[in-house]
Amino acid sequence: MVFAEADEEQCKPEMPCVLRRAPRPGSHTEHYSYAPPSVSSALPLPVAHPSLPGPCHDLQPSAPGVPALPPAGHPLGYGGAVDGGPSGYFLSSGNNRPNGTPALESPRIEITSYLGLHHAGGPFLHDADVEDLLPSCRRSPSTATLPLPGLEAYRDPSCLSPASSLSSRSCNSEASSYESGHSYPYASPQTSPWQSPCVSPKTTDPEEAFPRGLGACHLLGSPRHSPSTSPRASVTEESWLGARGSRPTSPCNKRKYCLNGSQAPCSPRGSPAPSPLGSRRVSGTEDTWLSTTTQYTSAAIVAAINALTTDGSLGPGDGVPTKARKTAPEPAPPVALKVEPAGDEPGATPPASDFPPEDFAFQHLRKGGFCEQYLSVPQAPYQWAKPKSLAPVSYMSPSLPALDWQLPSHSGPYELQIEVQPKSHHRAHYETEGSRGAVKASSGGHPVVQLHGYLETEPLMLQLFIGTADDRLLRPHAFYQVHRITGKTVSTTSHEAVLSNTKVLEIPLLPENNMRAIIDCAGILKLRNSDIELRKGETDIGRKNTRVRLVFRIHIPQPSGRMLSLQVASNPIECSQRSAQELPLVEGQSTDSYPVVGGKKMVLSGHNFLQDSKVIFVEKAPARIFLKQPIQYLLTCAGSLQQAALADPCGHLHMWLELKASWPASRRLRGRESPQTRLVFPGVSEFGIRRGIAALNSLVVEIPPFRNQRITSPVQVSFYVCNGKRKRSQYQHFTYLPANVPMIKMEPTDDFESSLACGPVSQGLSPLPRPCYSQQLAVPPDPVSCLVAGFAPCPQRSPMMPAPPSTSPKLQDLSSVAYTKGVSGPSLGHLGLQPPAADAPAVQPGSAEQPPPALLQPQ
DNA sequence: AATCTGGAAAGATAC
DNA sequence: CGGTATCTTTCCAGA
Repeated sequence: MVFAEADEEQCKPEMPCVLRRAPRPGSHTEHYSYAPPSVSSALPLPVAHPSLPGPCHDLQPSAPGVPALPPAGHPLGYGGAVDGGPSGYFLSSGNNRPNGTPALESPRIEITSYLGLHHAGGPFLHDADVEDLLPSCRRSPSTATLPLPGLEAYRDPSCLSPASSLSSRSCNSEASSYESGHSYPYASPQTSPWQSPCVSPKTTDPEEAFPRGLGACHLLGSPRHSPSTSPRASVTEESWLGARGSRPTSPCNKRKYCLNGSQAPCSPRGSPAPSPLGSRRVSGTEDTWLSTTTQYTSAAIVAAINALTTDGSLGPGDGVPTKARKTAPEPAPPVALKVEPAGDEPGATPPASDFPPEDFAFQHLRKGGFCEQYLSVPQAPYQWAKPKSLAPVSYMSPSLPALDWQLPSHSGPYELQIEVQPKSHHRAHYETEGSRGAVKASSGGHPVVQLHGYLETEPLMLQLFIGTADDRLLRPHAFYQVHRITGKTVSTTSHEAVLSNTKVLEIPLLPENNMRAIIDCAGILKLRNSDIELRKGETDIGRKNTRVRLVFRIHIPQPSGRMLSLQVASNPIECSQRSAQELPLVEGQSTDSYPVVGGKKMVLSGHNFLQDSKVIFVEKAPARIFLKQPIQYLLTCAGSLQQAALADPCGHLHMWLELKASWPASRRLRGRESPQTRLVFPGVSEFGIRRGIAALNSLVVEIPPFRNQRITSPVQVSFYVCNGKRKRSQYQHFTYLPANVPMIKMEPTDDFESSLACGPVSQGLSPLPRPCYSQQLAVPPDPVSCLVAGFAPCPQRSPMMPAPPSTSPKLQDLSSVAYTKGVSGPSLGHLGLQPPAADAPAVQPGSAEQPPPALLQPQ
């Protein structure tokens, strides 16, 4: 049996002193981080709460007994937002964003009882309230700190990254559940002016009059509307800091690493600081699947990862080295930071009235985290095209589900469906390039989306954003953004908005069109990895993270006043130039399960299959985790943050630890230099390698017999197509059935089973009747239960791992839950033995079908 | 002239 | 640490 080695990527002490190029003018950062130099210069200071290293907004704790405080004037909220109580809903969402822990005096390990972190309340607490609660929620009483004397260089306190290193989840991620529950401009210290009003909120958008069915969304997560269609289209962008060279000819524009964290002399902006993101996390790509999720073969581990990954909220200073958060090198352009009263947007207006325009802007900024996530860059006076005329939809709920929430594609009579899938390849364009056009369909046309079951006459707004396509839960892709395409060839009206850091294309769905839309207005923009990785809280890495999915959402007003949200994701789309040409891509498989005896021919459909393509079947190894080195040592190897599972001598998982430490700049090590410090995670073993017979866009392979012919329950395995050393497709799932089981097409009866069959790998397989990745969540039996209010905000969290990864250190005994239960069998999916994909398994069945009372409190 | 596209050079990063 | 393979990002040119 061949065990995959521990994820080198994760254990690799990655560039603690990475010099990341500061966002350049013209770069995407222009679109996301805007702060007039005057203000930005002060960015590094979360002065508002010196005592609170971590940003309050990142921690939305609300004591269990403390009623969440809906924003004043907050209209009936979305879901439990306005339920007022500390519903589990918010509890699970708001808290999961751990946040900063006090500044680290030195590298250390903090061990905190997970449970202890669980009390944090809902996201609706005013920051002040949060502060009051901080003592108990920010840091669990059970927190233990283990100083590491030997280490000298420490992260900037503000850079403490609670982000888990095991997931690519973007901590602050765009429209994360956390933020979503937090997207109200509360007057809080957090909103202090240090967050520059660099952004002109929605109001600057000429398209204000555009249908506001989604207006709420705009306000909520979106500090402002996105700039014009093309990032580079805006003249202002180029003009801010002077037009940048078309090419980063100078090293200044390239990422440079140094051993001591000293600033690259050439860096125009400066200061490199040890990267708090040093801990490299891998975004699920074909090469990383094993090294990430799969390695943690224990349900508990995965669950823990899920729990931890969604969090990662960071403080204002988190993620981006303080020094890196520098003022724009040049004077702020005379950009009119026009900020109009939020009230301009009826219904969608948060209690902004309490703030002067500037504050409102601040609020949005901070909510969106724009200024926080990049080096400050002056805000450009983006302007929207003239608003289209379309009756605004009736709902104005200010609280729509965050983009990283997993939602069902259908509920009750409604079903959001992708009638025509996009092509599996679409070369995304960089900001430095011109648009590469809209995503097309394989047939040559464009993707088509339709909402079935909607009989009202009110138009609805379809949201589209670029989501991830890895084996984890669907979430906005940090490195890709949807790009609005306009022009004569575009027939579909669209509008661009920004929810947190995620651009969202809003496309009206009209009853007269049968609630059907041709998506010919959506291109894909690639953001520079270096820029995104620099973003505060971002823990994903962009390298080889080039697959995305188009994610469509629709919010249907219900008679009850609540909003029913549905979501569907497309098949994965490979966005890189090279990959699109060379990497094998599996889009579908003729069989998804077969008896252990194997022997049957399975036809894979896809691209780039070669005559010598091999299909390799792998099985996840038993969940055993070992720490190969003492924690302290692990820390030194871990970089800024690591997580580790502790196992007893028998390999049984006992608890999860989230380890935080700064990586001594002077001790930067290469991953290879300290192999002994890696965690050893028996990962997967290959049990079947078959050479396929390539045909046109298809590959025929014989299903190898399973190593264990006596299984009594279905066993899910994975396989991938390999064209060479580093040319592998993403993992696909396959289920072996007990030999005596009659071979009947295993049609998942529910999402749970579906998850077993399709697995978390939401990558592209889908000749199956129902693509797993399209099913983001178990479908509730009735619309009511599907109301977002009824969903746990963080479906990633397994029922057994409800505790949000709040404040940094975490320690939760999982031995009694996930691990013991999640050994094998159908329950694995729920227990997280499977990679947490944007699929049912990660969703709490209970929350979907039998939501806790607290989750469905009427508004 | 502007927009798409495909190709590939140059540089960065991984192995 | 150095060489090579890959991957990313930018540039070029033709449709």
